[in-house]
Amino acid sequence: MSVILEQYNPHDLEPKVQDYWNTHKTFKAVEDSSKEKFYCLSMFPYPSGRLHMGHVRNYTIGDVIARFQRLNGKVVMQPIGWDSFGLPAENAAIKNKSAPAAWTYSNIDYMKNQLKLLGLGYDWDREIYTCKDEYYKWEQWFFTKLYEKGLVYKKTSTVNWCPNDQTVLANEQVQDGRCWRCDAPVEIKEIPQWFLKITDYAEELLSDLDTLEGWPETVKTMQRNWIGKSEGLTITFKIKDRAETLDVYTTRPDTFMGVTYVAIAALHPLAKEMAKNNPQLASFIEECRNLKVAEAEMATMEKKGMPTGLYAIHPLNGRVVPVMVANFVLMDYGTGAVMAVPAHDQRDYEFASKYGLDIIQVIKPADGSSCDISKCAYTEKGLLTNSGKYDNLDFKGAFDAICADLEKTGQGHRTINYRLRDWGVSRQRYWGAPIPMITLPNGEVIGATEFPVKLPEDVIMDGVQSPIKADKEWAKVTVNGVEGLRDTDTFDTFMESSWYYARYCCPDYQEGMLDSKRTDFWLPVDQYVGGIEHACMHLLYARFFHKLLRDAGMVHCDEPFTKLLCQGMVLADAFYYLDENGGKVWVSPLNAITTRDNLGNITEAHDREGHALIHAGMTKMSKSKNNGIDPQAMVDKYGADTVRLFMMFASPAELTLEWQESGVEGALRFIKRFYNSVQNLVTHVRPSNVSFANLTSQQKEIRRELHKTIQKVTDDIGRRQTFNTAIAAIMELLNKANKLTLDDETSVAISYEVYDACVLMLYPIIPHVCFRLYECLGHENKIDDAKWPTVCEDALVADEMLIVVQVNGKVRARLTVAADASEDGIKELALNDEQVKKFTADKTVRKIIYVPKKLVNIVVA
RNA sequence: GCCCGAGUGGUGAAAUCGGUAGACACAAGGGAUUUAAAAUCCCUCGGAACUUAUACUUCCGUGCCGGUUCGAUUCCGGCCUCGGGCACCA
Repeated sequence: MSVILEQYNPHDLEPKVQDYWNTHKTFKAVEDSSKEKFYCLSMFPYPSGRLHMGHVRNYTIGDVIARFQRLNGKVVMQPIGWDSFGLPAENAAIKNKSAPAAWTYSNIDYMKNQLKLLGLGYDWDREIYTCKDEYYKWEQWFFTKLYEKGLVYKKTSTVNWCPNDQTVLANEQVQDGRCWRCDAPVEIKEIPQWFLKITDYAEELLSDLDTLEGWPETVKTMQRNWIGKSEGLTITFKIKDRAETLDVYTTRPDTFMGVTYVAIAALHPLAKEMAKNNPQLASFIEECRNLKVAEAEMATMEKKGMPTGLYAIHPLNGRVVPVMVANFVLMDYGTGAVMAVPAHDQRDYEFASKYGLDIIQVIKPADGSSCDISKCAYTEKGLLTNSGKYDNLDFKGAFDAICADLEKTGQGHRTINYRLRDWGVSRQRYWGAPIPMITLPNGEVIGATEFPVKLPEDVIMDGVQSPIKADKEWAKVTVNGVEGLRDTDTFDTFMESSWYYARYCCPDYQEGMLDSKRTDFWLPVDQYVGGIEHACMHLLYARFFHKLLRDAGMVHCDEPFTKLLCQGMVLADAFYYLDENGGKVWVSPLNAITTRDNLGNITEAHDREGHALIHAGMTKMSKSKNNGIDPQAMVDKYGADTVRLFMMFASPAELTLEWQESGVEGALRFIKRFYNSVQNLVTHVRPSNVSFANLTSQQKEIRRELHKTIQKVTDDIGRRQTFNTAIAAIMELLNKANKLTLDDETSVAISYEVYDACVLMLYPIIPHVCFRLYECLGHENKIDDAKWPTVCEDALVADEMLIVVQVNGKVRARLTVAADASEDGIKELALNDEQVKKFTADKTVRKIIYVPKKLVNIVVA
């Protein structure tokens, strides 16, 4: 008699299961204070058009964690939304001569559908679009409150300017110093912009990092360095024959007596003034504008400078030193002026050598060794020399003494400085939330009084000017009978992404920005998942915003994200051939037909048209290299569960993932095997009341493996977040369990125990399959409401254990001993082992190291 | 340039607190089944030496150089290569 078993068919199964979830609103999150809550959040997508593998990876990780927590009895909220303001929509609109809004909404519709095919357990009722006024109006309102509090201010700041298009350019729109559209060289331009005083919170943002135990150490280190707290001295230099003074900040006041020049920014008011009567200086300043506003640019460019003709007077030794204009000093940072000690700073050293400025050594090595500053600067801390009364002081002694002397004359004081700069939120673009500020005829600037300050969506983009700037009527507003003008800039899109996690708790709330009753229930976010590229900016802005919300009484915790997971990028093979002009034509890896040698290396590749292809290795999936793998094509071909399994198994979440279709096929094979095993098992009736008291050694071993696996998988998913090893452990267990023949009731019962547990443990990763298999195993409830398997301690007890025996750290034997063997007994067994004796025979045993239940190391000489 | 990571077989990786390097997979090779193929199942699989032997055993091996330790993929110092970020891409 042969039984026809149910076959695995994801294309039939997945829509049915998804339908069930939709109609039953399985993942609707309802506040229930009788249960522990778990708020699981993945960084929301920018609606670029199509989902890419990076999204799939991000959301699969989030979904695995959410479903795991659900089976562990928590009430889980997993929301999703759209970070839908931003630059790409404007570019697309210009290209298509349409409106950014229409493009954005149609992308969202498309991508939403793609997300649904992946079987992600979202509460769709909480969906947020940041480009809708019902969302951004609260952000505008809040901004005016911050203005009233004095946390918002306006100042002049620099942007990239294309003089040809008469428009501001984003950093990514500047390529090799030129405008990406018209190729004109860009310039730095100064315009007034709004800033949020994040520096007021620098200390708290820094110190609270210590409380974030659930964050990766690497992200915390990056944020610490980004905030960049330092202790130093602010020193005031008088300028010879002038009333102005120059303030500089230094973290090395011990080198102060070695100052040989002062450098100021090209945009410094003094530089501008001196340029009036100095055409050479004026043209140099002009040249300095020919630059992109980016720190990397600043740090790698050729350092140039020119004397201003001014001289600064050293406050302590009276030395008259030249004031130089230097292209590496930025007006935006600090005071726009720096002191230079060429002998003890490499950049100053190179600059001084280039322009023939003095190099005076004032620090010598503390250990009395000599140092040579004829080739490069000596940058270590040491003892002072050539510094008059400060000679032979160490760093701290010199710091204190010089500080005290400068304080006496009011020319210096101790300062704590942060590298962190205030957050500039003005963007001279259209597709963003309008900045809700109004300038009155008397020059007074006030916050808007009515919200939203609505962005018109029905516009045409011409590519040069923002439609709300082009439309002169838009800015006009009447406040208390007085005509005012609105700000026509929009917010940095990091504003929207800085508080969306809080709004998810109460997306429908009409009476205010946040409904504390609900935010208090859900916040903080228990698990946040997203890319490491957001380590400094988004994650710092969101932390800052959270503290602003807290200080406004809207939330009642100090940090927004308790636990953070940063996933790695997704890579794929890239192939190209050279066209007749020698240009690279990139061919999708899906269209590359490869042959491999015995070792599996690609020896030859060609495409369907017969072009010989060059393999460029594994690189980040990108449009430019045409190696993006469309998630939807993969779901269509293999089903969502296979794609999810491959992504979670192929590498640990934090590392890069290499997309290999053969690996995807392997994932599919595993699911099929698993599915068939369960179908085969359920042809045997589930036995009831089977005792596990008298098991064969194989049965005992399998039960022990099962419960060890439950222990490991629970820890791997719940604590370590190493999903790949959790899956590997389950595979290992199943490989062993499948050796059990189902010819007696006890074996069938153990097999049911194994498969019940594995279906539950795999549910977070391959939920559709497990949804069905749970039914097949005869359970009456749905798996979505089932309970995570528990460890049976009795099953874990082993009779024997394996002891590794080393001689001088090298493995020489492995001993299987009784589980209760004594240390002395084990040592004796080890010493008497034939293999071990070979290495100890003519030597003296110096000591024996014993690691309980693991290892013996015999040290001989 | 600065900050933060990563580097282990043909490949993706594992080794959780300094204690058996290569679990689990992929690819490859061999075999079973099949008229045949696909699918499935089983076996082998870091390098070298020794050997009738693919057994046994020994030596080498975790990017490179050095150090600490009874013992280092793991800790420390110095490099190299690749990736992420550097404030207007998100």
